[in-house]
Amino acid sequence: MAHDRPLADRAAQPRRRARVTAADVAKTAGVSRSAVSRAFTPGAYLDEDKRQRVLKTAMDLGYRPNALAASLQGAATDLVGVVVGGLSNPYDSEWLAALVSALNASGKWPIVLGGQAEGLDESVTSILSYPLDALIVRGGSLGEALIDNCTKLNIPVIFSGRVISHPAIDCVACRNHMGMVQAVTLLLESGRRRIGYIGGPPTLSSEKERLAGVVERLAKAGLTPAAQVTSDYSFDGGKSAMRALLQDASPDAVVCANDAMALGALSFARNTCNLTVPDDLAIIGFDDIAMADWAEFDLTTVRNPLEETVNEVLRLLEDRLANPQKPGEVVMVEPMLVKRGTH
Amino acid sequence: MAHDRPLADRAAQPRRRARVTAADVAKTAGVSRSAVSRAFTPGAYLDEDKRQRVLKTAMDLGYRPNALAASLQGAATDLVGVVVGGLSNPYDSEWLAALVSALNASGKWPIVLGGQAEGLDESVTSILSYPLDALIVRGGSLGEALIDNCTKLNIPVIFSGRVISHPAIDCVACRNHMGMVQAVTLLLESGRRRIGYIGGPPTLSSEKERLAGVVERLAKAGLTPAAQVTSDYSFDGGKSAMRALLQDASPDAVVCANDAMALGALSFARNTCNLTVPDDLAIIGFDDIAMADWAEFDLTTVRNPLEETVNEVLRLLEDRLANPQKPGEVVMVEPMLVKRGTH
DNA sequence: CAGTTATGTGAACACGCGTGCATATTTCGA
DNA sequence: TCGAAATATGCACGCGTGTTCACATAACTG
Repeated sequence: MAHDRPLADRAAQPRRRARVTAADVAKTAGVSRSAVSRAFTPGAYLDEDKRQRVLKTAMDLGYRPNALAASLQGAATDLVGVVVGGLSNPYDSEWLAALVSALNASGKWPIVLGGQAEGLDESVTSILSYPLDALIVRGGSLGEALIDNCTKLNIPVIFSGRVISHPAIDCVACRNHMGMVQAVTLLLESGRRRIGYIGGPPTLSSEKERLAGVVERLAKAGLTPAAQVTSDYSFDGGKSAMRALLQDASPDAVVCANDAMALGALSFARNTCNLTVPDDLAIIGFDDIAMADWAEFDLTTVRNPLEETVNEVLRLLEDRLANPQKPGEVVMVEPMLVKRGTH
Repeated sequence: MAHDRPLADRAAQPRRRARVTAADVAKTAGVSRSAVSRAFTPGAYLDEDKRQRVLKTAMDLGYRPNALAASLQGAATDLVGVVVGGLSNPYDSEWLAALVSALNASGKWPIVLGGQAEGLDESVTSILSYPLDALIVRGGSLGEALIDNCTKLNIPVIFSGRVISHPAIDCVACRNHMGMVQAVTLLLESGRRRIGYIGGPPTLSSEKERLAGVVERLAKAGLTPAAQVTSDYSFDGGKSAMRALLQDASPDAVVCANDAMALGALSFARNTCNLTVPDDLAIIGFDDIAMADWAEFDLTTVRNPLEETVNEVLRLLEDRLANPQKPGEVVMVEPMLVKRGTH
């Protein structure tokens, strides 16, 4: 129980001294509170001497305007919610790092939710108590309810990695289907015929699209997947998936729904099964995370352009803030096949 | 310029409709605004029928109390600043993911700053405009000025990965020196004598301590580092550092200040120089990131216990919030040598 | 010098909320 | 039936800001 402490005790505990306020500065500097406010407002009428005196006093006292109180007047809070699912997928981490960096650079402050799958809905609900300028959501399975909530609260939502068909929602996503078609085509052209697939969580829209891309391209060649396993987008998940796959079938190629699983699969195939890649078995991933380019892996993969995605998210954000009424925009980002050493 | 748009234009742009407020709910439900407030306050006197009616109306309108306005009354904001330096170091990413997850689980909402080194000070200054419950800082070189600012604003600061000698600041850090002593001892015991060192940015306190640990343990054996290179804690940095190191000297072992560089060094030694690890050359890292355990690397390293660190940070946070006046606490976390295949 | 404009300035208000206070209504005991 | 205790409710205040408004002073103009 968090509330089992006696009330008297809690009352006795000295209430944290509030932070220094504009009124404090005013009193110390011997000016009106209005003057303090004006001292921090560029372009406001205020005697230059007095302004300097106020700023000096403010500095001494460590005062700075409370952004939250200011936001009550209608100012933007510059607070942006960022929701990212389980961070076990390295691509999510790279996305988060890039996004945080970009947001900071343009003076937005991200409140980050993520890491844990369970309780995420609840966390998002809590975070909506804050007057966010916007909410940025990375793929995942967060549903329509979220959109409704945000709409009612006038908080714009931007999806990254997932297309939402909603008239007022912005989103940027990769052409997953096309990317997988490119990957499978490459394998077919180099003579592979028994092609397996390691997928991610089936609820994710990215997974559905990638799976569809693989299946449809194979069908066009008169083939079906030699084997198919579902996993969790993680390195370890890729390893176990590969184990299962090799028990069921003996494919000559495996397409993985993301790089983390592809690396796990590659590692298992090489180190545990003593297979030679790509001679015995080709492996292709999706995302092009930094590790894919490391010499140990040299993974052939489909690039899911990170920088472009983040740039588009920021553009959508700024456009939306400039014009809240504009219709929702869907930005598609082009994948690119990166040929390395595993195909 | 962000301000080059004509003022008239900005005024013409329809001011974003404010979010639904308690007064709106009150009017719609036909009750007083106080009743709405009480409906959301557990334990407040309010007719149960009326409470239900208010909650129903609130749900329909998508109302929820504005946490920021509430915080003006003295309530905690549950907002916590999190500052992490360049995220090119995978350990930082792991730390961030774990911390965010833990904070979310206990109802704190992290405002994350990081990714970019330049402008970080400025960002931190900006973020202090918000009434944060606390500020959590990951290592780095953020200085005394920050502490002064936060003290004046009554915002507690918690350092992770760095010891600060300040009477009212909490911090949790790893015994870097001890960890390196363990690493070097292992190498010496297996007969290595020409031991090189790849360090991180010299301004970081963790780097200073790790370097000192290596140098002092070597000195105790009557040795000095066979070679010494400074890099940037990244994988690529580790590669170039290894190149430089092998030009200057031919060590029989290399200690790296973190795992990312160790993996880069390992990769370069194996793939570019055709060295056999550990026969030709031993390599030891620091941190024990997830990748260190992957079969491709199987890196011997010093574990910098992540979970324990994050748990301690959260404990310090909660203790500090419960008792703002308590003296600062320094928690030291024990490193542990993890013997794998590269020594 | 009178009249107009530019420049400073403080009081007062609004923002959205929780809560103390005074009052209104109901419940209970005798 | 009456008083007291318990329950329910609206008004008003304050939290820390930015900004409008009315007003005071200074600086020009003719």
